[in-house]
Amino acid sequence: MARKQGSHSDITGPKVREAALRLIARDGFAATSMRQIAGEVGVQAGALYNYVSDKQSLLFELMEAHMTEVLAALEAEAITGSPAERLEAFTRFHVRFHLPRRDAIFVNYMELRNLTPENFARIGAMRRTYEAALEAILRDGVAEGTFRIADLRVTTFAMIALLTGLTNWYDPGGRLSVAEVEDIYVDLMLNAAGAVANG
Amino acid sequence: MARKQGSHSDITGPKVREAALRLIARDGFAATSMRQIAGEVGVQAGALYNYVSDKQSLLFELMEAHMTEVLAALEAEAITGSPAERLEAFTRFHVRFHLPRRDAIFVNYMELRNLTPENFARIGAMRRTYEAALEAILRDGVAEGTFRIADLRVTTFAMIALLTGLTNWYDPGGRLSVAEVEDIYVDLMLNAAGAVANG
DNA sequence: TTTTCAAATGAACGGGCGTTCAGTTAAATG
DNA sequence: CATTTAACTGAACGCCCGTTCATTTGAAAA
Repeated sequence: MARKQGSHSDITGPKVREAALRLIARDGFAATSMRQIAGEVGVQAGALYNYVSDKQSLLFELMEAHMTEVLAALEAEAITGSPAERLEAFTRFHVRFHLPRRDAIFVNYMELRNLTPENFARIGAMRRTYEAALEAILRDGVAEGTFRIADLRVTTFAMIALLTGLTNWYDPGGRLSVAEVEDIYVDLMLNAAGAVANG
Repeated sequence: MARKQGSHSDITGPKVREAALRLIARDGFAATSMRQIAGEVGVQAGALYNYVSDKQSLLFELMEAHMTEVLAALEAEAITGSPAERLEAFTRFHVRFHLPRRDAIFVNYMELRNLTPENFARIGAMRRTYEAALEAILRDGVAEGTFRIADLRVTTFAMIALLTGLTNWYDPGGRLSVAEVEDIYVDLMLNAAGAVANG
């Protein structure tokens, strides 16, 4: 049977991507089958290919969509001010943006190795853009004398790891609100940057 | 054919585990087949079952062996002194121990979700022991007034993420020696702990 | 009412999976 | 030299995989 009630293509398409993101985040890309995704949507596996060209493209599109969203949101934030203010704003943005997107973060961090080399390069470039935004803030702070940093490049990587680790432990129903986590991470980031006279 | 030259069981066994660790680190547990591991060792798939009861146990044993080694090495370090000295020693230990074990770190970090619930719980308990060692140092530093930390629990998690992220970017043949990375990370960790009067 | 066609079915394709096991090989043993 | 046996082979088991496609369905268009 088909078209049980009204046209479905603009409903099923997004549902496929939502189900795929959830299942891949939970079980991993290699362990998630097209039949499982289809089952979650309430459809046979063959029907997925009306919305997706193949499994690899599905993964890439999920990751690319997330990165595009992050970069657009970061740009829209239009972060300005002193390096310390910018580091605070960047940290708050990161926490606020990522906390409600645990599945997407998880997939983007864990499934890089399941991308083809070409797709890997494209996602990698987008990630580097995000890291460069943080690195620029740190560089300005060092130049200005506000930050004391042993190695700019390593500190950038370490801070990204610190920020991203957030989604590994945060429990939405737990002890801390998003605002509290924001405050704690701002403190951590300013400290890690060796910010002078914060307290 | 079998037993081409001398007894093999004490050679093939470790080779199976080495190959499994390398392949799982590179491609992921779900994407690594027993036939691939066997091929790497130079043996048919069936022969693996002389050394491993099943694929899940193989993963668990790899992860457990790593955690046992880490915890034993940490204990052997017998870290003492002031909180700041202990944090430095812990950081140096972590960097020195983990840098030459990228595959094991990767597997322990990425493949948790492929463990059965019981195995997951056992590895989780070992990880918590390691985190508790760091948390104790931070707690003592806060009590003593040496560290300024917004939230003990969150800071511990963030620091573990910061430390673990190390293996994502470090290139053994790259710009920095292990000793240099140690120094940079000590600086980062003391800063992140809000250590008073370091620099 | 009849026609159209987007959307989905369900069977089939070749292939790889983890695991088992009867049989083979050759080093070690007596 | 004859025997034993640890180590391994190679075929087979049932099962699930990603993907394709002729066919069916039923809401919308004519």
